[in-house]
Amino acid sequence: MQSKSKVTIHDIAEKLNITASTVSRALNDNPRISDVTKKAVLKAAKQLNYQPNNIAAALRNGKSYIIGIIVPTADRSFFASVVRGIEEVANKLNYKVIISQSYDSHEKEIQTIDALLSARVDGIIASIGKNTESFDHYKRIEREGIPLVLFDRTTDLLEVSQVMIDDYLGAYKVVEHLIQQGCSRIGHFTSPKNVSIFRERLRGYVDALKNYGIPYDEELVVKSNLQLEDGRESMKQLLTLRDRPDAVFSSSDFAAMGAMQVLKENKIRIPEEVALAGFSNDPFTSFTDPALTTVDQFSLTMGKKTAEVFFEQLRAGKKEVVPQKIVLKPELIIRESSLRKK
Amino acid sequence: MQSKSKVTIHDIAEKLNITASTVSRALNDNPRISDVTKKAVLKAAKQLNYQPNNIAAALRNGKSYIIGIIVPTADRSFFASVVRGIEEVANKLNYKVIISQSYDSHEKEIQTIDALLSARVDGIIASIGKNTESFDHYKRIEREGIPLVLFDRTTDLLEVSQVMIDDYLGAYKVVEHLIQQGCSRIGHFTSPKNVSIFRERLRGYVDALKNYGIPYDEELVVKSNLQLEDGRESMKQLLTLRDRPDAVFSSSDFAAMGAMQVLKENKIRIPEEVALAGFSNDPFTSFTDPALTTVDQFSLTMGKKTAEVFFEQLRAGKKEVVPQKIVLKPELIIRESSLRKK
DNA sequence: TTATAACATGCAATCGGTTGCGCAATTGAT
DNA sequence: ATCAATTGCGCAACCGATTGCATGTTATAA
Repeated sequence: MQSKSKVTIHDIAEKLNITASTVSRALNDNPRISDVTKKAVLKAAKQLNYQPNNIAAALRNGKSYIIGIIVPTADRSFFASVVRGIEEVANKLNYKVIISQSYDSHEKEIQTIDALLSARVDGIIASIGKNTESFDHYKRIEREGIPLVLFDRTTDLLEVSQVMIDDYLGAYKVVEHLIQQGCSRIGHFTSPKNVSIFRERLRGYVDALKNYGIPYDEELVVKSNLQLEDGRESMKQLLTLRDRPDAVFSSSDFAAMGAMQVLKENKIRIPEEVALAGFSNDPFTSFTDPALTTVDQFSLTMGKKTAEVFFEQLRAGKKEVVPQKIVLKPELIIRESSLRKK
Repeated sequence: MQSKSKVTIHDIAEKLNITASTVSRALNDNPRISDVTKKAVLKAAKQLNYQPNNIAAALRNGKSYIIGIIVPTADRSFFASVVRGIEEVANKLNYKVIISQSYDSHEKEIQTIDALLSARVDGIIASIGKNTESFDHYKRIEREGIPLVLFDRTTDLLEVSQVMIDDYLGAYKVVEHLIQQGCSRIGHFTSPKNVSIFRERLRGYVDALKNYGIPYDEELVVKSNLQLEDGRESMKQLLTLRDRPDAVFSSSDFAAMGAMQVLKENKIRIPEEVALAGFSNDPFTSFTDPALTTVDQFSLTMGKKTAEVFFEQLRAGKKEVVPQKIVLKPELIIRESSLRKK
């Protein structure tokens, strides 16, 4: 078989005794080409098993029909879902998606942006890493004149569109719920990093306490990296307090799970003695015993919405697009870990 | 700022009064260029904020430095981890990765392959969808002369390299373990689809029973799509048997979880009355109560290994590469759900 | 019948790097 | 001092598709 790849429009042209220009126009359904010719071209293309070379087209057009996605890590349920949502929308529009992971490293984030720009992606969708404090590398994206849309972990230091959930509201609802369940000494796990989502959740926690006349106690707020092990440590720390908490709201489901383990190991009943709530509605939360109260972030929807905003902006092109800020409403998922009154 | 993107090697050449050829060679560290010139070029490149256009290079070289990955779905923990592993290796080699989802649809799988080929990826790594029965679309990849490597859900109907775990062995170990725990009437959840991994696990189940002199009972093998809800239904079905099972080995962690829920709802003690085991070591399995016994598939390792095999093949190029079949050893993770003897 | 419009296709440049070949200049050996 | 070897760089074609402009042909109008 001579089909060693590489059948080009020139081969089709030669076969039909016409020029590559005509073939190109025929394949693109250009009205200036007769139907007869078009049909002949299509037929020849099938016969020769022609495969368009998007790279050549991309070079000529300056569009690659590929968009880049940057996430801290691709195997975390939340990000995986968002990516899936983006991909669904992108595919429908005939765009492909390149996924890169920043591993929450500032350095890697810069490299990744470099790589994507060199790959000539038509735009970038990103969620900022935990350790990113300056945003010059993101500004390079704007300078290249291609759209940038941020989701979830965003920043107001960049004038770009953002899609996120209302972390403040989500946290507020959780704490309000815990209070309504009769809890009055509520612990909180948060991150030491200056990341907006954790700041907002902390703010929601503080405001909810305030609005219900519950004093804020710094002792009850524990900072960590919010992984499972961190949650275990944080919980142990809270248990050493003379005045123990009767509830814990963790900014992460994993840390909440760690807390649950420690509580169970200490034979402390959940939710009777300590009510528990996480954040993110990671799939595992419904499988724990007791099932974990948490906040759903509608990750798939966020992905789709982000993609929509992105493509809207892509279509708009140069015309100064006004950055939009889309804030999705989170949903409190009440499960057994916090349900005292049945 | 005139940096409206598009600084090319020609701009650098002009600035230095040399030609684009020299700039190109300098940037690629070609030995035929003097160090003086190289330094000047690098300096000018920084100054002008030059961003190489990989698309142009890709067109000329016939390599895009992008590889395509096809997975049924990107947000399942297992696939997300494999992808992560592949990406780590790829990035180290300066390759980018395009992720496409087939959603287990034969049709979508074909479209996806089309799209990737058009994007001129340098090769494809894939896991076959559940509903794929013919493989002509995969053969097109070989015909294009680019490498194809399959992982996990593979087939012997294609002469390509494959990386998988020993599903047979994993299943055998699980069942052997259950038997050693004193179980003798062991149910099994499997898929009706003709997918190798499920076939192999079933085979392991059957052989283990046989080797330990336990009769095979068709009634105990339930076929379903293996999702959570399916697991619930399957468990309910098994509970209607006059002679109930004293253990269940599910080919999926999710279905095992469904079974666990039903058992708990029926106040049937795990593992005392019914021992339970899943397959995949999905992150949630360590969070259930009791924690679920399962089989680890080393997804990250599988991803890395797959990428290694892939790049090995990519480097080999045309030279008839002999397809390798790499079978990783799975690990039985024994947890409370099956541990009767403590 | 002739001028004009409408139509179908060809020509050639272009996108931005890459590379085989060639030429000039410098170096070294005899 | 002479010739070959080495070094450093330019020329121009090329990768494959796209597109403004030109050309040739046929149909319509005057």
